[in-house]
Amino acid sequence: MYQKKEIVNKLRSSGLRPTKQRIVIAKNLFDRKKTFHFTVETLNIAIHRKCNERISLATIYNTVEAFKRAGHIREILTSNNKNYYDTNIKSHHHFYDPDTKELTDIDYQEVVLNKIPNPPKGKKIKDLEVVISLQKK
Amino acid sequence: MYQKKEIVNKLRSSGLRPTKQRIVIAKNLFDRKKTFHFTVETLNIAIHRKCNERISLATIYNTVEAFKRAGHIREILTSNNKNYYDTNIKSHHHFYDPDTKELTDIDYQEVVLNKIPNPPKGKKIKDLEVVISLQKK
DNA sequence: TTTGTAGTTTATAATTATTCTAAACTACAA
DNA sequence: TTGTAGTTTAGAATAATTATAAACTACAAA
Repeated sequence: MYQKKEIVNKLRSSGLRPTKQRIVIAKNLFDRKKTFHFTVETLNIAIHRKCNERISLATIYNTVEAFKRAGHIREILTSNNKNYYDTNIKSHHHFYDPDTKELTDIDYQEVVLNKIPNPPKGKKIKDLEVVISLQKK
Repeated sequence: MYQKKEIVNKLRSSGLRPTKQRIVIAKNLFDRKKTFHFTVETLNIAIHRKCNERISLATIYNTVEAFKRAGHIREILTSNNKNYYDTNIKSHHHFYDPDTKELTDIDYQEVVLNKIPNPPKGKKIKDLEVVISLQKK
């Protein structure tokens, strides 16, 4: 269970003022048993369900972007044309079901790579993600 | 070099009438030395550069969708919020440069996987894609 | 404390990508 | 030829996101 203090520290440590709105959003994102795969829309709905004070959509967009830049959440690769985020920032992989457009985490140890290519000149590898697309048997 | 005949056959074999527009689009997509990573926007620009007769944007959207369903092109996973396609339909992987939003093909043999998880019940693996995100050294 | 200010929130407008609509057009089978 | 289902098209509609600019607020310094 996340204390308010921890959230405030998390925000402060990444140079973000701990405003009322950011604290509500952070609590919603990080105070969960399982990691959360979300879009701005689903996050917005989750917030509205839990608390009665309304947070502007623009703020949710701003905050999600700020959290992303701070490394508190990460953007997920999809073939949707909306931004998809994940509160699990550890390197990990996903199953993707194109029928339901649902993502499921795959633990990092579940995938073992034996060989990966060298990055192009001047670049280094930031992250490696495996997406396993599914279909009905 | 693709002959018009081949393109007509390709279209016919997937139940698509070989219209003037589809032939122009197919030529643009498939008559290339390297595989083509594109969005509807970049395809539209490429078509306008090459030929003087204008094809409606709606037709390009329709055709890209039809080609995708027919398996002539595939959709690429990105963190952009626009649809990204690839004329390389063989299973393969990508480098992704978030700075330039550019994708580069990685040959399938360049990545070797030792262990992959079992798919969830009732599902089988349709495809496995590795995306290696890059950053400046 | 108060106060100045940079950072933040907000409603709303603007933009961008995509899909829908319905009328005109066309490939092609009969 | 001709009927019709399939296709194209311009433009409207929708959806997701970003920009704008005014009001608000956290907080450092006086």
